[in-house]
Order: sequence, then C-alpha cells, then structure tokens
Amino acid sequence: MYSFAEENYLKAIYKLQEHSDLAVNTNSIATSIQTKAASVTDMIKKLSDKKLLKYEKYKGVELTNLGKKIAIETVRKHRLWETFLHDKLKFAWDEVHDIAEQLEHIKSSELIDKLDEYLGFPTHDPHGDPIPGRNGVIIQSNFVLLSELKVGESGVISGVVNHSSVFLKHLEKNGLTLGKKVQVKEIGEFDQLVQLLLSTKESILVSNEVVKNILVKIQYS
Amino acid sequence: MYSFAEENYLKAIYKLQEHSDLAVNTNSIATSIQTKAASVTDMIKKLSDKKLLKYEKYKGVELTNLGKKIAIETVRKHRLWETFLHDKLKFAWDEVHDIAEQLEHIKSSELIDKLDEYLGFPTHDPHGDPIPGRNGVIIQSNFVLLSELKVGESGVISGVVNHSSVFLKHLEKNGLTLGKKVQVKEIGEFDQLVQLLLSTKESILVSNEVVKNILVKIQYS
DNA sequence: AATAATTTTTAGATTAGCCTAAAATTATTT
DNA sequence: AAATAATTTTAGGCTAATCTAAAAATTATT
Repeated sequence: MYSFAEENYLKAIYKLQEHSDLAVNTNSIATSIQTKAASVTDMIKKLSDKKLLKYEKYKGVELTNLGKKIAIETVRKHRLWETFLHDKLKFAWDEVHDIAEQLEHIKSSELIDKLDEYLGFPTHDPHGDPIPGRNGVIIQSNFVLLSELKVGESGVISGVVNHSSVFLKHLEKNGLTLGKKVQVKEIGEFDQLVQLLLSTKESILVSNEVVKNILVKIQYS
Repeated sequence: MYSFAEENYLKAIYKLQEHSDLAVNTNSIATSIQTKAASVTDMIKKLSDKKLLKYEKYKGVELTNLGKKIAIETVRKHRLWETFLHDKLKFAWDEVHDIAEQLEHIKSSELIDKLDEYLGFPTHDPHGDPIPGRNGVIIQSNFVLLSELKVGESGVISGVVNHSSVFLKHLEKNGLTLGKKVQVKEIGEFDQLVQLLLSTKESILVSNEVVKNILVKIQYS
C-alpha cells in the first residue's frame, strides 16, 4: 500500500516522462508537485528503495514497470472519479479536478472496478483524457490541435491541453465544450484571431491561445 | 481544515459520549481507536488547544459544540458514502464500512451535498443508522431490540447494534435484512433460542445473541 | 487510612514528509 | 579550459502522529 505522497510523486513523474523518454529531473518534479528540490531528492530515494523507480544521483529518475503500474492506476482512479463527479453529480468540468485529487487515493480495487462498471466503462474523462483500463492499457486517440486546422476544415472538440479552471470556464462560456463541432472560418492575418463556426450556425471569435489548447477529432466531409 | 486523525478522534469521542453524558476517558478512546493511551493524551491536548473539546487532566474529555459539529459532519459523510456504495455500486452491507472510513475524510461540502441529493436525501444508511442532515440534525428513530419482543409480537427489521462483517453476513444468510418483517413465534425456555416467522412464511431459529443485536420497528396489528 | 491496582500523563524516540541553507556536481559561457 | 551559473544533494531541523517505559495521579481494596 502506498501513501498519498508516494502516489502523487509517481503520477507526476509518469506525466513528465509520458511525452519524452528521457530521465525526469529533480527540478521538474519539484515544480510540477509544488514542492522543493530537496524534498524531491528525499522522496525519490525512498521510491528507489521500494523499486518504484530507477535513480542515479544527478541524473534524474525513470519509473520501473511497477512504478508505472501504480501511476497508471492512480490516473485511472482520478479520471473515473472525475467522470463520476461530472456525469452523476453534475459538477462542472472545471470543478472536478481538485476533488478527484483526493478521491484518487482511496484504497480499494473493488471500489474502482464497481465505479467503472457503474459509469458504463467510460473511455474518456470530462476533459477528454483517456481513462486507462483495468489492465493499465490506455487507448491513444489521434486528436489534433484546433490550431492545426486550416481555413475550411472541421473537427469535433475532444479534449483540452490546458486544464485550468479559468480556461475551462472560458470555453464553457463560448459554447466550446466536448462533442461540439467547429469549423475554422477565418484566421486573422494580423493578430491570428480565429473565427469559428459552431453547429448552431453561430460564429465566434477566439484567440490563438484558445485554439492552441483545444484538441479536435478531424471531420472529413 | 482538520486532519484524518483529528476527525477520527472526534468521531470516536462523539460515539462514546453519545449514549451517556459523562466525560469520556482516555482509555476508552484508546480502545475504540485502536491506539495507545499515551497517543490519546497527546491528541486530546491538541484538540483541546483547538477548542474542539474540553479537557481536564485525569478527568476525561467532552466535545465542545464545534467538536460535535465536526464529528457529526464526519458521521454524515460516512453514512452517505455507505449508502452510495450499497445503493448505487451494489456493495453488500458488510463491505461498505471500511471504504467509507476512507471516503468520509474527503474535503468538500459541495461534494457531500450533491451526493446527498443524488441519493435522494436518504434518512438511514444500509445498516439502519440515521444520516445527519446538512444542519447536523439527527432524527432519532424509536427502534427496539428484537430481543424485547414477546411471543406473538411483530416488527420490521430497521437496524443493527453489532456492525461486524461476520454478524451482518450471518443475518444476510438467514434473510434477516433491513425492511423484513418478523414475528416472534417462540422463545426456548431452556436455551433462549428464538423462533422467527418471516413474511415468506418461512420459520427460522436464531440465537439470543442474534436478536439482541437487531433493531426493529414494532408493528401493531 | 494505608496500600495496591489501575489509569493517565510525561519524557524521550521514531517515522513520514516537508523545509532552509550550504556543499557538491553538472552545464553553460566566455 | 576556466569561470560562472544552474541544478542537485546533503546536513540539520521542524511538525504530526505514533510508540515504549517510567512517573504521577486517581480509584479500589483491604
């Protein structure tokens, strides 16, 4: 059984090494977990002793298979709880993260499997992130940044890069929620503002910063 | 915000003082929380500093209104989560306690209110224990021990005194679950074995130890 | 009322997780 | 390649929650 802190470290390291197979360095862990480098060094020594990661002084860390397993289980719990909070308890998508950060540490594999079943074995959480299966397999969706679309192209909003509450609220206010179809109408040459056509025929103008943080599934028509 | 340990102490003290208005002594807390008396002394000093209880050396403790409030909130959370686990996730009534012990410490009043609503504002948990309301009010039901019934009298099973898994499993096996109507048919003069008539017309024989741990709502016919 | 038994508290340690400040190592400039 | 900058580790401390063993206080017994 692992502590809350241990699970948080494993999850943070997992996310840092996810999109690059280099060793994860101390400072980046410290930043991502909002703590000090000295604390990170303490903890990675402990995790190394427990065979959850490989650690070489001054050379960063890499999760072992065991460490990766625990990290993925924690991500699975987090995303299932987020789905529960959103789908069943009707929390807004910007409200689910903080509560799920607590719920993800509840110890009971039976609980999480029953929750999974109760939710109908969802594949993605309220932000479009994939939910790892019981077996730890994560189905990678081939989503693309909305900023990659050219004028005239369409896509269905399927995820977000930025998970901050302020960004999610902004999307909500503009009707840019998961499942919505958008078409790029025009991209401002001077300021890169993007005009989007929604399926409601409504047309909205959003900044480049917004489209760079939205993931879409391309629609070929 | 209170720690898990603090909430557990408050809950334990609350339950010990619930059915007697004497001060709660150190040893009984230690026993109920499965720790040592020295640890209890340490903790009650801290809780006393935080105005959660009144403590006089060698004379036991009494919760303040604030302490009682936190304790009741924790009980409310525990019982709502038990209800969720049983009603929605279909856990057996002997399986819900341990998981709820963890879930009761999740910090979010919005969460617990939404859960309450989602469950349809239940008044009792899967063991028949009353669920405190948002306001902290606990509706006391006037249940009676099944062992108090005389031959010929009937009642509806509404709660249990013993919450142990082995006892609950035993009841389940005998069809003695919440809501079931039972009539006392005969009480053995020699060994006090009780013959119960179920509404299925089935007749079962149970020990005195069993009827002493079942609460019923008397049925006047 | 004195002694014995029990309960409670204190004293002193331990572990997990975090911190600051200083030292050690590695990376980057000039 | 030496000097400077940045990163990482170590050393030493802190707090929360626990423990054991010993001392103090209370309660029960003779």
